[in-house]
Amino acid sequence: MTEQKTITMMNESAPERERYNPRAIEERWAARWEADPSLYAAENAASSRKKYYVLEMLPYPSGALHMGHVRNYAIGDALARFMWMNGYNVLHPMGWDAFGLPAENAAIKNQTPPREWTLKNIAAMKKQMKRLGFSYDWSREITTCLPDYYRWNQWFFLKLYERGLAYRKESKVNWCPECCTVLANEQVIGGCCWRHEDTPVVQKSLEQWFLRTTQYSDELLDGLDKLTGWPDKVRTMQRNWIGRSEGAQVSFNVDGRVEGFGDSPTITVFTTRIDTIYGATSVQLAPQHPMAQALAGESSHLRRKFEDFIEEQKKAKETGDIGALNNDKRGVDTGRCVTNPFSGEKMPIWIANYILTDYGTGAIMSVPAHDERDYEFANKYGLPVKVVVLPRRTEEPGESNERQEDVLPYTGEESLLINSGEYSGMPCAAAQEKMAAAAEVSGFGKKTVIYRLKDWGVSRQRYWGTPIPILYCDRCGIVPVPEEHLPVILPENVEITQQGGSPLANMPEFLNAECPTCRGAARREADTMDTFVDSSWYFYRYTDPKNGKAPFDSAQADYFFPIDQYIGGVEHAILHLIYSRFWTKFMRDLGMIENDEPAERLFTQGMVVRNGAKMSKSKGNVVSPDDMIAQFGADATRMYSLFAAPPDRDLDWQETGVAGVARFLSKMWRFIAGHSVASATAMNSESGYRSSELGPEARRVERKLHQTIRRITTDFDGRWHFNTSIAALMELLNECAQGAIEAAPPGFVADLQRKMVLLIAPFAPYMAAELWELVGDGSSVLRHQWPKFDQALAKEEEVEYAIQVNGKIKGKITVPAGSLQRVVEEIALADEKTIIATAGKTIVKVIVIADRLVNIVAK
RNA sequence: GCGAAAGUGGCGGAAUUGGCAGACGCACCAGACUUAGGAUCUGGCGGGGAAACUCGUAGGGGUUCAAGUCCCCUCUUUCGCACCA
Repeated sequence: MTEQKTITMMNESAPERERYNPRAIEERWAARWEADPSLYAAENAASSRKKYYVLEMLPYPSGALHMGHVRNYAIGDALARFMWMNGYNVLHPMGWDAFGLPAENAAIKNQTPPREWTLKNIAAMKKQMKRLGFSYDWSREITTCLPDYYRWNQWFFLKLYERGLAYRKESKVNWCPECCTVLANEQVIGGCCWRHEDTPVVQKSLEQWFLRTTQYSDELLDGLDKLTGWPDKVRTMQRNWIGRSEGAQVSFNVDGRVEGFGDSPTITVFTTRIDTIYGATSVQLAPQHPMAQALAGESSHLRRKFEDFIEEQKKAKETGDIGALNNDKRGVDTGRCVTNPFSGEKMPIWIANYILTDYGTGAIMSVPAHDERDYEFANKYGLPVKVVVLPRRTEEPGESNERQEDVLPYTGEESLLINSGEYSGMPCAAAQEKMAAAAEVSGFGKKTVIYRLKDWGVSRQRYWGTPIPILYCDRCGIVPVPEEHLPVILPENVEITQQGGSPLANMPEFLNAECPTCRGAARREADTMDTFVDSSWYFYRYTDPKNGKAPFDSAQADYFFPIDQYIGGVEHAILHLIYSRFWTKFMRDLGMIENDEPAERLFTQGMVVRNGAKMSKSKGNVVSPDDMIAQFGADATRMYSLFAAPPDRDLDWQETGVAGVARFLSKMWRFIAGHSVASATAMNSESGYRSSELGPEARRVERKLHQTIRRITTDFDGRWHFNTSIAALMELLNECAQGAIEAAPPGFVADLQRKMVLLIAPFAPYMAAELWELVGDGSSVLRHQWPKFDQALAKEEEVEYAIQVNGKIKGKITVPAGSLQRVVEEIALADEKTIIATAGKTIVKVIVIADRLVNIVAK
């Protein structure tokens, strides 16, 4: 009903022109942009212009955009438009991270094939994006679930395999016996399957494919130092994830025989504090350490404890409640001993629940005097505490008469060794070097570096993913699919019956193949790739998306890379951003690209929340972008997402706030479209005018204009606080609104209006396009030069100084800009308020801060 | 537990290098116009006080002519890590 009304109004008399009708404007321009996609198309590497690559993380096609997407894309789009207006050849693409589990779940639920479901969602979301007016180069769109994309995943996999960076290894997975399938970690709830809440998940060993990310551990770590355009938070998270740790390995000989390990086998531990080895009073094994299993087999008492520990660890891991183990360190003495290779002392072997199986060697030497955990453990079980590092007294030597026990455990390294044989008296750091060297000479240890980063398991026992291009032949073993046979097509005529499971394993027509080497019968790999493979290199494909001979042409990638600005959520700080760095380094080593890192700068935007909570269906606080567009228009919706908070902070969505921005846009509309003087003169009047012929009111507007240009330009160049950019635009409009330009020369008004339109273009592209047709020069607003500010015109003519007496505001004075400090001081001292405030006191000092204040210190 | 970020009106937030706290917007209040409307315009809007003035940026202390901003302690919130040997 209201639609009818507003639309007819648009075509009515001139005054109706003053009414801002976002829907009509936006739909009209969306259709025009659709018809002419060249507007947002980047030129390729042959371009003579300087490139700028701005990228927002590609979405999973869930079916509908949420406000988090809108905010992410509004930030990127504002930047892209700004860079366009600054003359850059901007690459601003969009695509779809289209493989993944939800498509399989939807297939089960709705009986829709995953491909159909996914493509339908893509179409819906693409429509939303277009409606929002984002400046994407759709000619470069990529969809990862289509063969012309995923064939290159397969191609890369073959390259990785050739270079020994893809390998097969047995590994544990979560398996639901009811579903007969592997579960992702997120699908394990309380140790049970998410679909079968009473069925405990079992750990199953499967042969899986791994990518050797650890090959690049050091480079991935060191590269972080150079990524100064990335948030410190992300860099720290990645550093912790890679977790480089320098120390030493030491082997201890076990006294006697161990079943399955022979006589006097060795237990190897990893330690970062080999200097404290004289203080070791036991060796501790993880419950799943191979020797622990053998030792536990020796008594039923041990066996029982041991199984408890394994059970606990597993449970803690599954429920994610690792903290529970923290408070309850427990262990059991195996009754067996090792010999300390340095001191020759005998030390008991314990099995303890808190020793990690998959870190280091799964075994440690326990030094209670110099390690928090070992100290706690030793106290609980009455193990000896042997001090071998002189605890450093924090107080002056004279005052410190506290006993050594009071400062234990002492974990510092800036001290000297004691009770350590020939190493006594040595500083810790020096001893670490000497002892590791001595261990190496004697053959029972060496200096080692270990990492927490593990190789990347990429096998998924799922359907909706890239088939791994490998064949298994009884005669030839593992045979990679020859490059010319790619792509290995993911069959589409499948029925997904098992819940979540891959039907590929049950499809003879897919599985059975000919061995390319011996022509005999071979079986295809039925697993598909982790979807993080798709997103590890997708941004390179944008530079050459239609290439049928290679993932991309190097010349295109070298021109556009690195990405100048990557924008996305912080939830991808680790996995996606490490995998894609790994992939970049691998491609560089293949000679495909020149850059070492994918992105020069990374920006992580805050979440969109409502009523203090993240928007989610379960909380019922979701706001749909479509509703916002229908009510307020795309421009207002986008602009509000930039105005309500700085982009790096969380944003609290308030509909009244969107209405406020819509109100501003409406005023802007009236000021420009409704101002007949300007629109009539715009076409035939040059923007030329003289600043000197302006009256004081127009002069004030002109000054504000230049201040606004300066504000927005510096916000883009620097800290991206678009909230203040938009606030500045509002101030500018407020300055204009009060009849200030009624009597101004038309040339000035035309110039003012044009610049205002240019200034809103990055934030409200629809309105800018529409108004530019009224007041512009016939060009595209997107390609028009961003306005420049003039420092001289931006400068205030008069400056207000606050007068403080002893730091308290007492009055104000106004002086011409640029007045000498001496003059300002004189005026301030002569001011009536100053005289009253300083009466009876002596003026000790006067401080003048240019253009700000005068502080008079009086006693 | 460790680490990081943050804490400013009724609300979202400004204050870029220590220099007038509260820009801009929302909500609210009053008024104007009125085809009585969730439109538009004008004005007000941190607390106390009639006013002069005074208090005020989580709390406490400090440095400084001057502190939201720097330093120390405490509290709260969010995020990350969580036995990494």
